Amino acid sequence: MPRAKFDEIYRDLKLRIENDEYPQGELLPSENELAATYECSRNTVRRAMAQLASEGYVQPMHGRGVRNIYSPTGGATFIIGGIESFKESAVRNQRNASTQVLRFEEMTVDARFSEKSGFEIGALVLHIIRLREFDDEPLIIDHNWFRRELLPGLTLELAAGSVYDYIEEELGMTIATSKRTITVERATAFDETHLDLKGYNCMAVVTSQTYDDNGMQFEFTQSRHRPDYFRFQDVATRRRQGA
Amino acid sequence: MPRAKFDEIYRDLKLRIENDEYPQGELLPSENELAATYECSRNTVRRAMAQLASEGYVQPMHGRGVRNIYSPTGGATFIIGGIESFKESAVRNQRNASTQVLRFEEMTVDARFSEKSGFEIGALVLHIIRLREFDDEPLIIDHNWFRRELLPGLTLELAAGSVYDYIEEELGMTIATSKRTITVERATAFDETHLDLKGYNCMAVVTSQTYDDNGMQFEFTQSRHRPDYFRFQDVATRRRQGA
DNA sequence: GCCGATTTGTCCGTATGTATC
DNA sequence: CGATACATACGGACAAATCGG
Repeated sequence: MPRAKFDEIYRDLKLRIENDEYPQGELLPSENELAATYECSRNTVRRAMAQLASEGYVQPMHGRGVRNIYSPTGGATFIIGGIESFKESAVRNQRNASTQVLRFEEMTVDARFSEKSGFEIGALVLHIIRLREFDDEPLIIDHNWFRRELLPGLTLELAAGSVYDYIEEELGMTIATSKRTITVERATAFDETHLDLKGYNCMAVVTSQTYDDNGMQFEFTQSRHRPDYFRFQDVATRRRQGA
Repeated sequence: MPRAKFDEIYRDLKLRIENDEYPQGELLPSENELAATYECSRNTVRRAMAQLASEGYVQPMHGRGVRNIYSPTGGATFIIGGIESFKESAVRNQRNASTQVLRFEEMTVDARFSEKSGFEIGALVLHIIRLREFDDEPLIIDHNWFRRELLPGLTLELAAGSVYDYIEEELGMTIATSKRTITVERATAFDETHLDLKGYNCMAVVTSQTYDDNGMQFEFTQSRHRPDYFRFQDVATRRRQGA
């Protein structure tokens, strides 16, 4: 799979910035210079730059240049970002991960659950509950509901591994977009029996609806995180308020 | 201020989608058609489309078309997103907002606070604590630390209003990017005296470092939200994992 | 303050690739 | 296969902001 040129440039610049090859707080080479060194058009450099800006690596300044505003976070906590599987998170956070399947059952969507999940009433879904451990410490309880018709061959054994691998590699399905909501909810008795909450009486909950590239919602998920290990990072850019 | 063409198109499409002028779950007119109706190049349409896609309004599908995947959220909770002031949030969430200044004092950055905030040691900062109420219910405690040198004329009276208005309109400073982190922390005695926590023993905390368009960090903020009213929304798109 | 050089921001037209139908 | 639609890339043009002389 030949990667897009702007993506190559984006990755290269990102690595260089992370490795301090550009001085922190200073300007990067101009877009024209970069276009010359990468042997591409300025548009292509700009596309890579937009990507970096959206991730908080650089800050373009009209008429002046593009400033490197990267600073390493250096936290020991579990960082989520993008759409990624538990396994991918574990690798990125350099942890040992393991999974324990607590429940695996089919159910039919009723009115109440339809409202919450976005699935239509009567749909057959697979409900899986999994306990996620990092370095032998249980940190997350994942509740997944998958449309059964889209994942007919999903078994308990597969659920213990990476469902995303199965979906993408076995089924060739493409995961496209996911709408996430972060809230804080009271811990349930179920949470407390499986996690050591360290005195907290609540959980950080990430709820998401995931769509495939046909625009079909195939998943609804609730990830319930032990609050002391939960951290979500984000870079926001301010846009002029409407007149 | 003449708005950019892609931004006009973005806003127009967004409104049309929100007002159900395009059927939900169906395809929008093709990029070429839209380019014709807006009398612009396809590139400009694509730029607007990328914006909409990043916000979860549409889903472009290679070779097929762009699907409208907008669905109204319709929650009664307080939704944060982007960089915006308390006042702007209140308007967007259609609430009556009021602010009470609990503390207003100058302080010098020591080693410990420097580590946490990103300010350098010895810098003079203004520490403001404000209680935010929506419809007469106290929901948020905001801790702001501003670089004193950048905001010399910030008074207690101004702090009771919108500091962002003062910064942008009075000083002409431009707020550019903000790095945010969402965590869950134990409620402090201070939290409990000012908020009714409804039995929760924790708070949803949004920590952010905000930079102006010179790349200078001028603000460090901790917004401590009553957990039952906190909600953060996000749209993630999955990118192919590196080979 | 003005002018010119530099740099980013916007927009266009075109060409080509790739996926879908 | 061809037509359609999105994806990538290029080169050029002009605008707007900044900076130095």
